[in-house]
Amino acid sequence: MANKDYSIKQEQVARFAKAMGHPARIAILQFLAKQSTCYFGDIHEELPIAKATVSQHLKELKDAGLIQGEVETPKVKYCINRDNWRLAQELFGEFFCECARKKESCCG
Amino acid sequence: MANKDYSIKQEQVARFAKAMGHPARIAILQFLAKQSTCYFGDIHEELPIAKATVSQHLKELKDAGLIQGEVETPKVKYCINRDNWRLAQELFGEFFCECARKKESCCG
DNA sequence: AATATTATTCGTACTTTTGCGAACAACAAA
DNA sequence: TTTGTTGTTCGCAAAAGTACGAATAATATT
Repeated sequence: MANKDYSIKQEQVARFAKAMGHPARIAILQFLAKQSTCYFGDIHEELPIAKATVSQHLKELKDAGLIQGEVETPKVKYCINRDNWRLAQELFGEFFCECARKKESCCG
Repeated sequence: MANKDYSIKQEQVARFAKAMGHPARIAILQFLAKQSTCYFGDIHEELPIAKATVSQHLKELKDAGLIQGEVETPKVKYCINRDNWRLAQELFGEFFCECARKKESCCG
Protein backbone atom coordinates (compact mmCIF):
# COMPACT_ATOMS: atom_id res chain seq x y z
CA MET A 1 0.00 0.00 0.00
CA ALA A 2 1.29 3.37 -1.01
CA ASN A 3 2.19 6.01 1.51
CA LYS A 4 -0.62 8.48 1.50
CA ASP A 5 0.99 11.13 3.64
CA TYR A 6 1.97 14.39 2.12
CA SER A 7 5.67 14.94 1.56
CA ILE A 8 7.65 17.66 3.25
CA LYS A 9 7.95 19.45 -0.07
CA GLN A 10 4.25 19.27 -0.70
CA GLU A 11 3.58 20.69 2.74
CA GLN A 12 6.12 23.43 2.18
CA VAL A 13 4.80 24.46 -1.22
CA ALA A 14 1.28 24.47 0.16
CA ARG A 15 2.41 26.60 3.08
CA PHE A 16 4.00 29.19 0.83
CA ALA A 17 1.04 29.11 -1.53
CA LYS A 18 -1.39 29.55 1.30
CA ALA A 19 0.52 32.58 2.52
CA MET A 20 0.32 34.00 -0.99
CA GLY A 21 -3.36 33.19 -1.25
CA HIS A 22 -4.69 36.66 -0.59
CA PRO A 23 -4.39 39.72 -2.83
CA ALA A 24 -3.36 41.90 0.10
CA ARG A 25 -0.43 39.62 0.82
CA ILE A 26 0.55 39.50 -2.83
CA ALA A 27 0.45 43.29 -2.85
CA ILE A 28 2.56 43.42 0.29
CA LEU A 29 5.19 41.12 -1.17
CA GLN A 30 5.36 43.08 -4.41
CA PHE A 31 5.58 46.32 -2.52
CA LEU A 32 8.36 45.07 -0.29
CA ALA A 33 10.21 43.79 -3.33
CA LYS A 34 10.45 47.15 -5.02
CA GLN A 35 10.97 49.45 -2.06
CA SER A 36 14.08 50.29 -0.17
CA THR A 37 12.02 51.70 2.67
CA CYS A 38 9.44 49.28 3.92
CA TYR A 39 7.94 50.51 7.13
CA PHE A 40 4.63 49.31 8.36
CA GLY A 41 3.08 52.70 7.74
CA ASP A 42 4.13 52.72 4.11
CA ILE A 43 2.68 49.28 3.59
CA HIS A 44 -0.54 50.23 5.31
CA GLU A 45 -0.83 53.32 3.10
CA GLU A 46 -0.78 51.13 0.02
CA LEU A 47 -3.61 48.90 1.11
CA PRO A 48 -7.38 49.35 1.36
CA ILE A 49 -7.61 47.75 4.78
CA ALA A 50 -7.32 48.71 8.44
CA LYS A 51 -3.96 48.66 10.15
CA ALA A 52 -5.00 45.82 12.42
CA THR A 53 -5.69 43.75 9.36
CA VAL A 54 -2.43 44.73 7.73
CA SER A 55 -0.65 43.65 10.86
CA GLN A 56 -2.36 40.29 10.68
CA HIS A 57 -1.38 39.74 7.07
CA LEU A 58 2.20 40.67 7.88
CA LYS A 59 2.19 38.18 10.70
CA GLU A 60 1.04 35.43 8.37
CA LEU A 61 3.71 36.23 5.84
CA LYS A 62 6.26 36.25 8.62
CA ASP A 63 5.02 32.94 10.00
CA ALA A 64 5.30 31.43 6.54
CA GLY A 65 8.86 32.72 6.43
CA LEU A 66 8.40 34.93 3.39
CA ILE A 67 9.16 38.19 5.15
CA GLN A 68 10.89 39.40 8.25
CA GLY A 69 10.42 42.36 10.54
CA GLU A 70 12.76 44.53 12.51
CA VAL A 71 11.90 47.16 15.09
CA GLU A 72 13.32 50.61 14.46
CA THR A 73 11.62 52.49 17.20
CA PRO A 74 9.11 53.87 16.85
CA LYS A 75 8.66 52.20 13.49
CA VAL A 76 8.84 48.64 12.27
CA LYS A 77 10.69 47.78 9.13
CA TYR A 78 9.61 44.81 7.05
CA CYS A 79 11.33 43.09 4.19
CA ILE A 80 11.47 39.97 2.11
CA ASN A 81 13.21 37.03 3.70
CA ARG A 82 15.69 36.37 0.91
CA ASP A 83 16.60 32.81 1.84
CA ASN A 84 13.06 31.54 2.06
CA TRP A 85 12.14 33.59 -0.94
CA ARG A 86 14.74 31.75 -2.95
CA LEU A 87 13.44 28.49 -1.56
CA ALA A 88 9.90 29.35 -2.56
CA GLN A 89 11.07 30.35 -6.00
CA GLU A 90 12.82 27.01 -6.40
CA LEU A 91 9.92 24.96 -5.10
CA PHE A 92 7.37 26.68 -7.31
CA GLY A 93 9.69 26.49 -10.27
CA GLU A 94 10.14 22.77 -9.72
CA PHE A 95 6.46 22.30 -9.20
CA PHE A 96 5.39 24.03 -12.37
CA CYS A 97 8.11 22.46 -14.48
CA GLU A 98 7.29 19.01 -13.20
CA CYS A 99 3.67 19.51 -14.04
CA ALA A 100 4.39 21.10 -17.40
CA ARG A 101 6.67 18.34 -18.59
CA LYS A 102 3.98 16.13 -20.01
CA LYS A 103 2.83 17.70 -23.23
CA GLU A 104 -0.58 16.22 -23.93
CA SER A 105 -3.41 16.44 -21.54
CA CYS A 106 -5.09 13.19 -20.65
CA CYS A 107 -8.44 14.84 -21.18
CA GLY A 108 -9.40 15.68 -24.71
CA MET B 1 -3.93 59.59 -3.64
CA ALA B 2 -2.76 56.23 -4.88
CA ASN B 3 -5.18 53.58 -6.03
CA LYS B 4 -5.40 51.09 -3.23
CA ASP B 5 -7.33 48.43 -5.05
CA TYR B 6 -5.69 45.18 -5.95
CA SER B 7 -4.81 44.68 -9.57
CA ILE B 8 -6.31 41.95 -11.73
CA LYS B 9 -2.95 40.22 -11.76
CA GLN B 10 -2.65 40.36 -8.01
CA GLU B 11 -6.11 38.90 -7.67
CA GLN B 12 -5.30 36.17 -10.17
CA VAL B 13 -2.01 35.17 -8.57
CA ALA B 14 -3.71 35.11 -5.20
CA ARG B 15 -6.49 32.98 -6.60
CA PHE B 16 -4.10 30.42 -8.00
CA ALA B 17 -2.01 30.49 -4.85
CA LYS B 18 -5.04 30.01 -2.67
CA ALA B 19 -6.07 26.99 -4.69
CA MET B 20 -2.58 25.59 -4.18
CA GLY B 21 -2.66 26.37 -0.48
CA HIS B 22 -3.41 22.88 0.74
CA PRO B 23 -1.11 19.85 0.61
CA ALA B 24 -3.91 17.64 -0.71
CA ARG B 25 -4.39 19.95 -3.66
CA ILE B 26 -0.66 20.12 -4.33
CA ALA B 27 -0.60 16.33 -4.26
CA ILE B 28 -3.53 16.19 -6.66
CA LEU B 29 -1.89 18.55 -9.11
CA GLN B 30 1.38 16.63 -9.00
CA PHE B 31 -0.44 13.37 -9.43
CA LEU B 32 -2.41 14.62 -12.39
CA ALA B 33 0.76 15.96 -13.94
CA LYS B 34 2.49 12.63 -14.09
CA GLN B 35 -0.40 10.32 -14.92
CA SER B 36 -1.98 9.53 -18.21
CA THR B 37 -4.96 8.03 -16.44
CA CYS B 38 -6.44 10.35 -13.90
CA TYR B 39 -9.75 9.08 -12.70
CA PHE B 40 -11.30 10.24 -9.49
CA GLY B 41 -10.78 6.83 -7.92
CA ASP B 42 -7.06 6.87 -8.65
CA ILE B 43 -6.73 10.30 -7.12
CA HIS B 44 -8.71 9.28 -4.09
CA GLU B 45 -6.50 6.24 -3.64
CA GLU B 46 -3.45 8.46 -3.39
CA LEU B 47 -4.83 10.63 -0.64
CA PRO B 48 -5.40 10.11 3.08
CA ILE B 49 -8.86 11.69 3.03
CA ALA B 50 -12.45 10.68 2.41
CA LYS B 51 -13.84 10.76 -1.11
CA ALA B 52 -16.26 13.55 -0.26
CA THR B 53 -13.30 15.66 0.75
CA VAL B 54 -11.36 14.75 -2.37
CA SER B 55 -14.35 15.82 -4.41
CA GLN B 56 -14.39 19.14 -2.63
CA HIS B 57 -10.71 19.75 -3.28
CA LEU B 58 -11.17 18.86 -6.93
CA LYS B 59 -14.00 21.33 -7.14
CA GLU B 60 -11.83 24.08 -5.75
CA LEU B 61 -9.06 23.33 -8.21
CA LYS B 62 -11.59 23.32 -10.99
CA ASP B 63 -13.12 26.61 -9.85
CA ALA B 64 -9.67 28.16 -9.80
CA GLY B 65 -9.22 26.89 -13.34
CA LEU B 66 -6.20 24.72 -12.65
CA ILE B 67 -7.84 21.45 -13.59
CA GLN B 68 -10.78 20.20 -15.61
CA GLY B 69 -13.02 17.19 -15.39
CA GLU B 70 -14.75 15.03 -17.92
CA VAL B 71 -17.37 12.35 -17.33
CA GLU B 72 -16.57 8.92 -18.70
CA THR B 73 -19.41 7.01 -17.27
CA PRO B 74 -19.29 5.61 -14.75
CA LYS B 75 -16.00 7.32 -13.98
CA VAL B 76 -14.82 10.89 -14.02
CA LYS B 77 -11.53 11.81 -15.58
CA TYR B 78 -9.62 14.79 -14.30
CA CYS B 79 -6.62 16.56 -15.72
CA ILE B 80 -4.58 19.71 -15.65
CA ASN B 81 -6.06 22.66 -17.50
CA ARG B 82 -3.08 23.37 -19.72
CA ASP B 83 -3.97 26.93 -20.65
CA ASN B 84 -4.51 28.16 -17.15
CA TRP B 85 -1.56 26.15 -15.99
CA ARG B 86 0.64 28.03 -18.39
CA LEU B 87 -0.89 31.26 -17.19
CA ALA B 88 -0.19 30.37 -13.58
CA GLN B 89 3.35 29.41 -14.45
CA GLU B 90 3.86 32.76 -16.12
CA LEU B 91 2.30 34.78 -13.34
CA PHE B 92 4.28 33.05 -10.62
CA GLY B 93 7.44 33.31 -12.67
CA GLU B 94 6.91 37.03 -13.13
CA PHE B 95 6.04 37.45 -9.51
CA PHE B 96 9.12 35.75 -8.18
CA CYS B 97 11.45 37.38 -10.68
CA GLU B 98 10.06 40.79 -9.94
CA CYS B 99 10.57 40.27 -6.26
CA ALA B 100 13.99 38.74 -6.71
CA ARG B 101 15.33 41.56 -8.86
CA LYS B 102 16.45 43.78 -6.05
CA LYS B 103 19.59 42.25 -4.65
CA GLU B 104 19.99 43.62 -1.16
CA SER B 105 17.38 43.34 1.47
CA CYS B 106 16.29 46.56 3.08
CA CYS B 107 16.62 44.93 6.48
CA GLY B 108 20.15 44.34 7.66
C1' DA C 1 -36.55 -4.72 -11.51
C1' DA C 2 -32.91 -5.25 -8.39
C1' DT C 3 -28.01 -4.65 -7.65
C1' DA C 4 -23.43 -2.74 -8.15
C1' DT C 5 -20.14 0.96 -9.33
C1' DT C 6 -18.65 5.54 -9.32
C1' DA C 7 -18.55 10.12 -7.88
C1' DT C 8 -21.18 14.26 -6.30
C1' DT C 9 -24.05 16.65 -3.16
C1' DC C 10 -26.17 17.23 1.41
C1' DG C 11 -26.08 17.96 6.19
C1' DT C 12 -23.36 18.66 9.97
C1' DA C 13 -19.49 19.98 12.99
C1' DC C 14 -15.52 22.30 13.81
C1' DT C 15 -11.62 25.33 12.72
C1' DT C 16 -9.55 29.02 10.41
C1' DT C 17 -9.55 33.30 8.03
C1' DT C 18 -10.65 38.00 7.33
C1' DG C 19 -11.82 42.28 9.03
C1' DC C 20 -12.64 46.09 12.18
C1' DG C 21 -12.39 49.35 16.17
C1' DA C 22 -10.73 49.86 20.63
C1' DA C 23 -7.31 49.08 23.94
C1' DC C 24 -2.63 48.62 24.76
C1' DA C 25 2.63 48.92 24.76
C1' DA C 26 6.85 51.23 23.78
C1' DC C 27 9.13 54.92 23.20
C1' DA C 28 10.13 60.10 21.97
C1' DA C 29 9.00 64.88 22.57
C1' DA C 30 7.03 68.80 24.76
C1' DT D 1 4.38 63.97 33.34
C1' DT D 2 1.50 64.50 29.71
C1' DT D 3 1.08 64.05 24.90
C1' DG D 4 1.94 62.11 20.40
C1' DT D 5 3.50 58.51 17.18
C1' DT D 6 3.70 53.89 15.68
C1' DG D 7 2.23 49.09 15.54
C1' DT D 8 0.53 45.10 17.92
C1' DT D 9 -2.86 42.64 20.39
C1' DC D 10 -7.62 41.87 22.00
C1' DG D 11 -12.38 40.93 21.42
C1' DC D 12 -15.71 40.28 18.49
C1' DA D 13 -18.46 39.00 14.23
C1' DA D 14 -19.11 37.10 9.78
C1' DA D 15 -17.52 34.21 6.28
C1' DA D 16 -14.86 30.53 4.30
C1' DG D 17 -12.35 26.19 4.66
C1' DT D 18 -11.78 21.27 6.04
C1' DA D 19 -13.61 16.92 6.88
C1' DC D 20 -16.75 13.11 7.36
C1' DG D 21 -20.69 9.78 6.67
C1' DA D 22 -24.98 9.31 4.58
C1' DA D 23 -27.91 10.15 0.87
C1' DT D 24 -28.31 10.73 -3.92
C1' DA D 25 -27.73 10.48 -9.04
C1' DA D 26 -26.39 8.27 -13.16
C1' DT D 27 -25.33 4.55 -15.45
C1' DA D 28 -24.12 -0.48 -16.15
C1' DT D 29 -24.93 -5.36 -14.99
C1' DT D 30 -27.46 -9.26 -13.51
